[in-house]
Order: sequence, then structure tokens, then C-alpha cells
Amino acid sequence: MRIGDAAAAAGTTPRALRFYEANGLLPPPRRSGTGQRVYGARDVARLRVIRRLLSLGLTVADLRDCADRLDLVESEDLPGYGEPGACANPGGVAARRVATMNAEIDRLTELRDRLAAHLAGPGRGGG
Amino acid sequence: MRIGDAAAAAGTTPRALRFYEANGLLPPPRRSGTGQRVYGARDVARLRVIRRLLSLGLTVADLRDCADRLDLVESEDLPGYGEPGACANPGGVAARRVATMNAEIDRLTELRDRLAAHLAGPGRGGG
DNA sequence: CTTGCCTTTGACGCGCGGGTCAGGGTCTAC
DNA sequence: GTAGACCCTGACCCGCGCGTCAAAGGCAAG
Repeated sequence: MRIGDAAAAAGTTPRALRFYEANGLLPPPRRSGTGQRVYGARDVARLRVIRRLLSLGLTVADLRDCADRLDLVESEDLPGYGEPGACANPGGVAARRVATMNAEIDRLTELRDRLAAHLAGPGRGGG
Repeated sequence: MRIGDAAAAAGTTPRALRFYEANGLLPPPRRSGTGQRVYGARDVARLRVIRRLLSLGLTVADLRDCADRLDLVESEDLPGYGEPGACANPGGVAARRVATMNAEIDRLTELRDRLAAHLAGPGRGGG
């Protein structure tokens, strides 16, 4: 299975696969005699995990931090899969990401409130 | 008054002033015989308005969209200052920015909720 | 004049998740 | 053998708000 097929099977693009590989989310696959990347079903399963976690707001850096543990959840048949924290919380990266997102939400909310207050009357309320 | 003094008076840097000028937030100032930018008190007042609106979450593009109306509020002594919408809402840019920020807050909140749910148990709730 | 800070323009860096282009080589069907 | 789709690496591009570096010239004080 070449890169285009693997990408399509995981719902993404060849460019993304090379990007994940360059950033340590995907292990370098074996190559054909002419240098083309060759993937297997396990790679596709891992890719799907990566895509899901990215879509949940984890960053590439987050996933790189626990890339070794992504192996443990690359098959949905593994006994550990589905347990709390087994997938999204290897090493606490997901919990830290939730905290980061909360901080960002708070910051944005405060900014929005102040801007809205300014809209209502800039010179009177606060400043 | 040269660029460094104007920048210091407004609590920012020469680099920022050139950036604002290049992006249409500040009108091109007059130049000394040798090409150096020369600013006046009005420029500093306008700079302060720009800095305040940026700190409230408006973007450079927002301010460029109403750069002409920034003139109207560059002095706090002007009668219009302090009226609702006079400063932060020229043309509705601030209102649109609030809407954008709300959308961003909603998006982040939903992402965070889903990631938190994933943390609690990825394969069970809604997988 | 020299010293030393200030100014000028131009260009790159950053953090993120890839998209897109450029100029090749490879594979497959006919 | 040839057309067309695919793959390779390397490099630039996006938005944002400047920071930082580079080379060169200006300005005030001694």
C-alpha cells in the first residue's frame, strides 16, 4: 500500500502523512526498492488514531510527546482500548491540553466582555 | 518628535509604528530633510487609541477598515468621545469582532468538552 | 572628528497544520 | 514505447503582530 492509498484510507492526504512522519507521529515506513513509502493496515489504524486526536484539539507536539504510547492503542482490539485515559491521556498530555484550552477560553471570554463593554460606552464604565 | 519618542510616549516600539503605517493604521507622517519620520501629539493620541483597541482584541485588519474614523476619536477632548459606539464601533467592526470571538469561544468550548469526554472514556460514550 | 545612540529600508523568524508548486523519477495500462 | 497518474524531496505560502538582524546613514555631545 503506497502513500496515496494509506492517506485515503485514513481520510487525509499524502502531504499530511509525510508531515506526521517528519514530526515523529508516524514511524518511518519501509521503502520499496525505488524509495517509495510502503504502509500496512497497522499504519492506517494508527493514522486514524492520530486524526481523531488532532480533531479533538490535541496538537502535533502533544502527540509527539506520547508517540510511543500511540502504538498501544493503534488497534481497537487491544484490551486496553476504551479504558479511561488509555488513548487520549498517555502521560497526561490530554489533561494538560484541556487546561490549556480552558485558559484560552477564559482569556477570549474576558477580552470579549471588555470589548462588548467598550461597545456599550467606552469612556464611562471602566476606562 | 522622532519615532522612538513617539513610540515610548504611546507605550510601544518604533517597529510597531512602522508596522501600523505600513498597514494603514497610521497616516504616513511628514519627514525631516533627511527622511526621518516626524510625529506630533495628535499622532501619539491616535497611537494610544490604536493600542487600546488592539488590546481589546480588535485586529489590525479591523482597524484598517475604520482607519479614517479613528481620526474622529484621537482626542479625548472631542465631544463625541465616550458616546456608545463612537470609538470601538465605527462601521460595526467591533460588533463583528465580538461575534467572531463568540464563535471562537463556542468552537473551543465544544472541542474542550469532547476532549474531556474522551478523557473520561473514549470507546464508550459516543465513539 | 569621534563616539554612540537613533533612524532608515528590507527581509526573515515565530507557532500551527499542513497546501501548493517545482522538477524530477516510478508505476501501470495500453 | 508512451500517456497519465502517482511518488520523491525541497521549499515557499497562509494569518497575526510584531521582534530581530543587517547594512547604511543621521544627530547631538565632547
